Amino acid sequence: MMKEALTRLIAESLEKLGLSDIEGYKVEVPPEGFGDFSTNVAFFAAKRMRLVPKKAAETIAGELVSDSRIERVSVDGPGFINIVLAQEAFSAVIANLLDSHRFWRISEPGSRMKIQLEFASVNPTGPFTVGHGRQAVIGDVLARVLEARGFRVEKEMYINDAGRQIDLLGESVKIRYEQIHDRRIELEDRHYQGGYLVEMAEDLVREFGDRYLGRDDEETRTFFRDYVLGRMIEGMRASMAALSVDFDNFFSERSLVDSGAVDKVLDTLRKKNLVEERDNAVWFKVSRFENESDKVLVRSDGTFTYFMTDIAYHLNKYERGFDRVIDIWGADHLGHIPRMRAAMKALDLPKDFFHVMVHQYVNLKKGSDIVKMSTRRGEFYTLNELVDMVGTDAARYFFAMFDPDTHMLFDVDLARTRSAENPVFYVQYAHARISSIFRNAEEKGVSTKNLNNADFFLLKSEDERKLIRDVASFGETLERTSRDYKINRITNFLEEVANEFHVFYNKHKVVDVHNKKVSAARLALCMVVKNLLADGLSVLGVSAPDTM
RNA sequence: GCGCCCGUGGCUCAACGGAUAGAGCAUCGGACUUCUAAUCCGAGGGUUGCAGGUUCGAUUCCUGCCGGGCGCACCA
Repeated sequence: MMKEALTRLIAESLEKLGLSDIEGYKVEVPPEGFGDFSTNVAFFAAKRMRLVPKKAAETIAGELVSDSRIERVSVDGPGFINIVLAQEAFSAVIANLLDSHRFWRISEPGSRMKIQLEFASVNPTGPFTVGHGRQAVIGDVLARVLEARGFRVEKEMYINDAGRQIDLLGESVKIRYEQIHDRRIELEDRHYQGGYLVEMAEDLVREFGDRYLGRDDEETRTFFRDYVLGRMIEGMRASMAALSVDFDNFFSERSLVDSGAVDKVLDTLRKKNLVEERDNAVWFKVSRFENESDKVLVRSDGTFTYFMTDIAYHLNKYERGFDRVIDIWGADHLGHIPRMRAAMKALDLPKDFFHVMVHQYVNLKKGSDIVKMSTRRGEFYTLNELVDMVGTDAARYFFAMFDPDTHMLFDVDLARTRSAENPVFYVQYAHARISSIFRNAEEKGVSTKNLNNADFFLLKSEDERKLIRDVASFGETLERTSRDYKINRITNFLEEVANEFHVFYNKHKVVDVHNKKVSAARLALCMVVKNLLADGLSVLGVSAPDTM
């Protein structure tokens, strides 16, 4: 919010110099010791002004000094304009932050487009893996970020309940059910082996006894299939809830098949002459749109591929009125992107409608072991086990802490450490510390009320100015995150603010019964930082405790 | 082989084309009769995988190598 005002001032100066069409320059926080803000505008204007950057900078700087909110302007290095803001500017900001601590929210909800986030979509055939946890947190945090920035957001999980694997899942439980009744039937390789299916079978025996024993009719198969599906979805919902992730909607793949939506899309593609029959299967001409080979939509046995139903699914999303969908997929779905893009083009959906965010895998480190998470090898911790070990806050924070593009190493021991090394506690501790300051103030009879009447001109140390400046920039961090989806910006930001607060705390006494004026001003600053930390943590879905 | 992502101190990670590449862990040394020492201060540790190119300026953009992950199914 400070930067916006300054950017406007710079634009005005350019206008006065007849350079209003210069663009592409930046206003940013310079390295330590170069003032509050800095701009590289002179590098862009130099050519037009027929000056070397340094001279151009001096000319522009000359225009800037006339504003009362600017204390000092200097030109350093090859042509950077460095600006020190007047204390007045800081006072205005802190008053503003006290008034509306949710300044980083775009106030009219839904002022931007309507976005759907789809994530944690899986075959409901086994428990969530640690990788799904990363995906769920990325999705959930991104949803909170986008919502804060004025988008209407819906979170959806797609349930792949249509394929053969669900029938097999039902069969597997049926076999377990028979086994409990001492029937000599064994699972085959194609069946699911997981122990959780035995538990379900036991529940079925408890509830239904031998009602389905020895039966193999359509009704029985449907019963087992739907029962398992219900239980699996229930389990997935619980796993997500343990991570504080909830969804606005669960969407069934099967429903697309049953409603005829899939047939309809296939028909559309057929009419556009974008499919062909080959080897008894139906192929979509991906190669018409992308540099990729054609893909099967309908197998030679007449069943739909995942690709086919996914096309119908995305058309359905469009018909539901979303301006944009963001699918969050693991790196193993990379190959799916070009063909989906091709399908979107084939259906003439808007160019900007379909977004995919790909994230890399998660490896776990426990003790000195690095455990590669691989569903194929079957050697993994489940998401539930991980959350049980480290807790919701640490799990969410750690998953959010890494650039989604990079492979992350989840250090389990670090995450469960309730001490200094753990970045979650570092940030939370700053919040708890501030709460403690307020308790202390009240005990000592230093007023914590009417802080907006305090004299903010007293907050003039470099530590205090830095805190104010950074707190005020949270909106910018969120805005950038809403554009590039790199949610680790939020944890970086919070760690920086927490660090600045700890530095401030160690140097400056807040509550001082002998100097109530300074106390009031510093309490105001503490309040602003506390609100920011609480809000920032809430964007991550992590708690902000008052005591630790 | 082709495509996408990633290579940054011993380890895990940051860095909007900008100034002296930053944190944390680990190592070493300091700071609690004072609002929570779960904190802070300081030291050492780097040719940002390699080689070119574009630019006033490159960890960032481009090209080519090297290394790792993933993908290139009538799997999802």
